[in-house]
Amino acid sequence: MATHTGLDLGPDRDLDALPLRERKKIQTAIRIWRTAVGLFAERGFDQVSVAEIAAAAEVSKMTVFNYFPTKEDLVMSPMEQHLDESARVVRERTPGTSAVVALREQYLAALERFDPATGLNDDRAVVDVVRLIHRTPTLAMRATAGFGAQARALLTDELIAQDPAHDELTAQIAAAQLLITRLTLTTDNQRRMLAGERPADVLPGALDRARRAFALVERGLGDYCAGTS
Amino acid sequence: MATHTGLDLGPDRDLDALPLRERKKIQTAIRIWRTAVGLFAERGFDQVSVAEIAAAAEVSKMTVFNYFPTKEDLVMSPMEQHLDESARVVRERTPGTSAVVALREQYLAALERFDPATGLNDDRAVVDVVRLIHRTPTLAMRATAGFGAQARALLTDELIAQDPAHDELTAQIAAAQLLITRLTLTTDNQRRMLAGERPADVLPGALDRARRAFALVERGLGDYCAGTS
DNA sequence: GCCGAAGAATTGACCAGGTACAAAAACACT
DNA sequence: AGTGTTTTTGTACCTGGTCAATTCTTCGGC
Repeated sequence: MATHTGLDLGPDRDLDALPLRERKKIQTAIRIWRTAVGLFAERGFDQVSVAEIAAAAEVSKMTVFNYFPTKEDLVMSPMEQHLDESARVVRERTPGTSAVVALREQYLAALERFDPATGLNDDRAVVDVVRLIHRTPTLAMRATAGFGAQARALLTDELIAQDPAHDELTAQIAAAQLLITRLTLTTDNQRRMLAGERPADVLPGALDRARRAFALVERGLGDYCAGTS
Repeated sequence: MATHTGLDLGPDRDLDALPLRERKKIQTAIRIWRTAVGLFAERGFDQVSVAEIAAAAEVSKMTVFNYFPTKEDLVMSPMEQHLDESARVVRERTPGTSAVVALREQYLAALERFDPATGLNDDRAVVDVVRLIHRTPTLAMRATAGFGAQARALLTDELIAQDPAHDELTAQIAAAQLLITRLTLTTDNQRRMLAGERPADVLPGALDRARRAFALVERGLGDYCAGTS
């Protein structure tokens, strides 16, 4: 169904155009996912057992684990489709553009189209999932960590490949700084959505904040917080 | 016992100077911890059950959970005593010093005394724990995430308190960049220890890398990876 | 058009981490 | 010694996650 949440259970397809088996598979996957998120949003992540989800989706517990390796994946897997995006942006940037500029421009563009990956989106399903993640410690942890681990590795590799002159540690730090900046901006936007603000109203400020944040990465913190400002 | 691993089960105390009850408590806590880490180092985190640890430490399973809330805490809790360190460094820095400089100097000093928190330490117990964390996905995740979450919050609050002129988002990004830089440096040092290098040999390079890394935060990435270098 | 085989989806039985609770043991204080 | 408090323990149980077997769908041969 490829909703705005980023739920891509397999690439986008016309459901009617493929073998019965595949269709059923996708249907049950979606049914399970919807059921789970619905129950979670209603009563909290820890207050809903997998058995309960299975029952509500009219499936056995095992089947749930077949489609989603862990309970957390029921919430997180849609968001983790985009882990390689930053690496791709750097790889495919127009030559002569710095990594910072490439990622900044891409993020600004994503903001302007209200991409859920920027946090600047108030679709019901998206906000439900975001709220869930913020409310559940283990999910919050996974959101930041799974991110940190994999995305950083990808971007680091990309930076090394692009610019073998610099050493690996520099690439790691650059990747980490860029990604954590992006994450911080996104989290900030998500917080505003949870507070009930409207994306269109937030957009100008979000663009401004993003520009300043990337500038911070580009030019450094300087003597930030030196007390002499 | 307050070993180099950072295991502070309660503040440092002379064991003989306090009531029998407390002494026993500390002794069993240490016994459980040692047993667990020994078994983990030998056979891997997932291959050892807590029931087994309990048996080997001559204690009931319940008691293990009494001292360490979760299985992960058996490995991680000693390292998480120092989460507020960065915030403290910023709070107690000499006036007029920027946050970057304060944290850099503190990190350099920690390196020179081979503080395990810098990764530059090859004590048997320390390396065992580090290897364990690197080998076990869930532990690695918790190491980076628990870090990211709590330490960042603390440092952010500190930066805001110190410099109310700047907005909160800037403080968040600054905190995140500083901490992730520190973490990246530490991870790099840990990798070298795991590869068998000696702390004394690594120290000069580690100091240099740390200086360059913090310079990167201070002055920014600039047009890093622009291809025109 | 029917049947059997291959292979997937699904399942029920099982293991390990973690919690709740009450009983028992060990300690401290008088 | 005796009593009250804290720690430890045993038991029972719940939940997330894994494994071998069972059932069902699809496809090729007759």
